[in-house]
Amino acid sequence: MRDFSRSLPMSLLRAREAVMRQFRPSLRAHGLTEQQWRILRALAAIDAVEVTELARTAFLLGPSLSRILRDLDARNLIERKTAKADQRRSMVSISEKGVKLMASVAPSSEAIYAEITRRFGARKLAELQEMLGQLELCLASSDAGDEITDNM
Amino acid sequence: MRDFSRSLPMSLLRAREAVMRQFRPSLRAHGLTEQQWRILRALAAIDAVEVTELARTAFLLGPSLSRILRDLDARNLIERKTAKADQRRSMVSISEKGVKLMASVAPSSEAIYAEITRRFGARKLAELQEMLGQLELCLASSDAGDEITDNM
DNA sequence: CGAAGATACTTAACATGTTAAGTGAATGCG
DNA sequence: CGCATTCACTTAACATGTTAAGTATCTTCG
Repeated sequence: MRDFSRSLPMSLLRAREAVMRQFRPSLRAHGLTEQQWRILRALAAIDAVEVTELARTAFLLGPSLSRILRDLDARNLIERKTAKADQRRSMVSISEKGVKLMASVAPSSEAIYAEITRRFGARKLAELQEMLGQLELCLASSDAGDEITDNM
Repeated sequence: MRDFSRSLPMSLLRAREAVMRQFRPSLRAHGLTEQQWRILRALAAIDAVEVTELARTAFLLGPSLSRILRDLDARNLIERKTAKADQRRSMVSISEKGVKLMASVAPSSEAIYAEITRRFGARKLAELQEMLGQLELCLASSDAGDEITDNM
């Protein structure tokens, strides 16, 4: 069997960890985890979203998101209110305090990203992301175990 | 600020999740998590290793590994014994039962990997892994925040 | 209308990620 | 030798990943 340290899952895991290791100290200094930061960034780009849509955007599972939103709400970094039309839906938005926190983190975050880009090369980075996107696409909505059946 | 869904960390996260989604059902059917499988695979390749070395190989943090080894030991999938020369060190090896479990999981695991390779293309896969390795290397042992100082 | 089903989210339970602190054993050095 | 330091690992505490079950609301259709 293949040397598993050279397998695709391990390559992806190590690469991502190498990248995140750069960001974590800065986020931690601001009292944020990687996932909390993802949520704030997703919220900053829009006015308000439903929880399900936010989960899709921030790439978090529902249960994780529920817990994190509870925490962010308790810290007054976000605001929530149930939708008028559908009482099941909860609309989430970033608060004033959340915006300020983002503003304080963004500079170092941007700097770190720029440094990574500089080291790896902007062109290569674009190529890498293109390939990652293709990989994701070619595995989308189908298990490699059972074939795609587009006629059922 | 950059659309964070197109950032490198998110690209890597989504790509890895797309890949792991293929494997998880099979592993789960055999009562193994991704991390437990990594450990068994790492152990299968060698005779016995220290915990610290195993953590490096399986790319797990010490505390996670401690817990998982406790569990795998309770399930008799591995064996442990303290080193003679140094009582601090614990030597870990895969058990007979562990080897059998691996043998029962390996076929479907191999098949899934082969299918991923077929879909994405063997050449592209090699290129992708090459780039991931370079990325990892160019970020190794240094924070993108503070420059490398190789003269201290 | 009203019961069955679907939907949006939350809770629960267990496994791992992550950092800090703890424990016991080896090492270095005066 | 003896004691401070280092080392290998474990435990603790909290946050998230993952699957299953639960809750409230909405929709559908007889």
